[in-house]
Amino acid sequence: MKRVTINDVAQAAHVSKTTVSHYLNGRYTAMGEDTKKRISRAVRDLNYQPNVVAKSLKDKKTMTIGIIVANILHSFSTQIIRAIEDYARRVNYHVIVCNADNDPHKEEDYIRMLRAKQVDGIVVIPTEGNAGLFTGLAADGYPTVFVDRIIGGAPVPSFMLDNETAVRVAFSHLTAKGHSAIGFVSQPLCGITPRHERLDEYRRLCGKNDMETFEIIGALDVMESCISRLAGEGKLPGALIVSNDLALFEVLKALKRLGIALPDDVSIITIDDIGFAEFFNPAITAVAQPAFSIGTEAARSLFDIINGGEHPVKTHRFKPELIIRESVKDYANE
Amino acid sequence: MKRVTINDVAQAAHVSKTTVSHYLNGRYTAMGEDTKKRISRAVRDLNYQPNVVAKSLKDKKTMTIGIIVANILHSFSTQIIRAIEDYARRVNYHVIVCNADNDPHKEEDYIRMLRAKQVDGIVVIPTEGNAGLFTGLAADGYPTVFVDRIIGGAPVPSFMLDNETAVRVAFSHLTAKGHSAIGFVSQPLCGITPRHERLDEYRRLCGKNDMETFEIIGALDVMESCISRLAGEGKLPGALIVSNDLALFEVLKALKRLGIALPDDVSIITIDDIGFAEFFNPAITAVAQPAFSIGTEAARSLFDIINGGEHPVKTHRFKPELIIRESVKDYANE
DNA sequence: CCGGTTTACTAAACCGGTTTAGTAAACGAC
DNA sequence: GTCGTTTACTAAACCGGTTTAGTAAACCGG
Repeated sequence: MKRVTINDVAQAAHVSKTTVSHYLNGRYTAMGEDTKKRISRAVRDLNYQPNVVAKSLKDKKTMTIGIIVANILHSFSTQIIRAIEDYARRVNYHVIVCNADNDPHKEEDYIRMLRAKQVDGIVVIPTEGNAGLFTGLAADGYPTVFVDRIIGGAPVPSFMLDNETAVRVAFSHLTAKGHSAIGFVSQPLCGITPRHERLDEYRRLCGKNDMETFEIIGALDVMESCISRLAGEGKLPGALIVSNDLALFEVLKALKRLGIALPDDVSIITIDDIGFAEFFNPAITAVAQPAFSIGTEAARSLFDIINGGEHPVKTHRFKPELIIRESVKDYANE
Repeated sequence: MKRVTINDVAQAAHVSKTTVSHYLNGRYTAMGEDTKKRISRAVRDLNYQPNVVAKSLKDKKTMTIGIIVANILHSFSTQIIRAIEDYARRVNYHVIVCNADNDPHKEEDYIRMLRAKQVDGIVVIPTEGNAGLFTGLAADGYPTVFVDRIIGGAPVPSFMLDNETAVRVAFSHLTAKGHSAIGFVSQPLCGITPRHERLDEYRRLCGKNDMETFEIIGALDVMESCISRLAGEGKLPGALIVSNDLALFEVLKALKRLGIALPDDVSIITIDDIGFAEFFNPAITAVAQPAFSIGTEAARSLFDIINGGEHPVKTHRFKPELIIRESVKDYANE
């Protein structure tokens, strides 16, 4: 796999590598027809491909960005990545994808390596543990944007769902359908923004409506047994707001195993729509977040910053959309 | 964002950059204690991070690989990427992810750019259209492995499901349960290996068992209406082998819309297990492919090649696993 | 035909590391 | 005290591009 360099081309075309470089970059001012032809021939004959690494070194620009997600297996992350990769492609960039698994050490390691590789910018779904690291990135003026989360104190623009509205929409839908006992299912908060915001708004709404809160909060691997226990005690509320798709999986598993009928025994509304919701039996009513738009806007903002644009450090909120399907029983019009 | 270079460190420590380089690379033979301390101090004080691009240029090694999938939104691709990224991380590599959307031009473009960026190797879910390109890669000795598909004539190792066995397992399961009318649902073949292999084996089995073939083959956006039409004419066979998850989505949508009961009216078995199959109503019987193992082995092989190992150009087949759930009606033990 | 401009091209520096080849000083053996 | 070796370090080349600062030759007006 011998590599052809600009020197080889220069030699073959009997010109200096300066001239070849000029030719390749379209600086034709003052170049003889014959010279052009000879270079063009040499390039073709040798099948020359410029070495981008060398160019990057000189330019201090790699045309590559990094994206750090918790886990690419989550559909939200996948959509964000796809949106960003699409945008990147349009502006001739490549995307390095990293899975930090919500582990601050892995995350820090990735960020250090990405910077060492001189990527031009980073989009990250950040973990709380690295607040200092992110503040440092911002202080260095390293182009960075957050998605889905905010890290206290780190002055980095963030792109995320309007979680309060999402919960409010879900809650209103349930009350409109005559539900008065509404539970909330979530993974442990762990300093993760959307989990906090969603739970907080749920609590606020319960308080405002003089309703008891009913929180089912646990790791994915205990959620199923947790729900089973509650159901056994007859303590499951008539409606559940499920905070995300992963939690929904566990809830559906538990209900199926327990033979609890949906929506007759319990109604469900989920935040974060998921592919199969549409043809599930019953179809799952959801408050969808525009993951693709979030990713696209995050990318747009990152590239603006990379290209020298000044960007206000603000949190960009995206409106959710209620998709009414079949998993919420209507007690209001009975 | 001013970058600190090895020269800055050298100056601060009052040594040459050669010495700093030696120090950073652990070549301590012949280095005074005091010198070491001064360099170590300077590195810390200046918060020096080596520039990997410069190192890559010299080393002719970027510690980066590329992975080209059709579409990261497909769960198979996602799993492959995750497996490869995990492996890459362990050997200190990064992964550039590209979505070629089954478009040979996009694919070619990505491959050209990845090579220009000097990535050390590529794993790709290839499209038929670029057979020549891949043969060229192989001829250049560029480390490349395929996943999920084979391209005729390109001498590149490939890692994929044993599709024949997968279909045979599905077919046997259905016949064992007393099914005699078995249909096959697939997207158009388009030269895509697994689609071909699965359909071919289905046809072979029908022939061998003196059964009529019943092929429902169409693009995703017409599949639903296609199934509706057949159902309207009463021509839907009692059992369906669905060739992949995306097709399954469409089938389930159609059945739901038509009110066709699963598994009483029609039985379903799908190739390629999908997350929600377990708690779907009814739970979907599936022939699962070990996507994660496929990705891991592909990565292992690629890095072997990168590290100079000679690798036979062979197709590595992975065994499927039958997961019996509830979507196949048992007529045999009635 | 002289001086200035334009045309066509190139030598060398530069990006930030690694590596080769070498040097100066100290040390040790005879 | 001299020669060989070891110790501690460095100048310069190199990787493959881009860019700066030129130069030589042709051209051109007066």
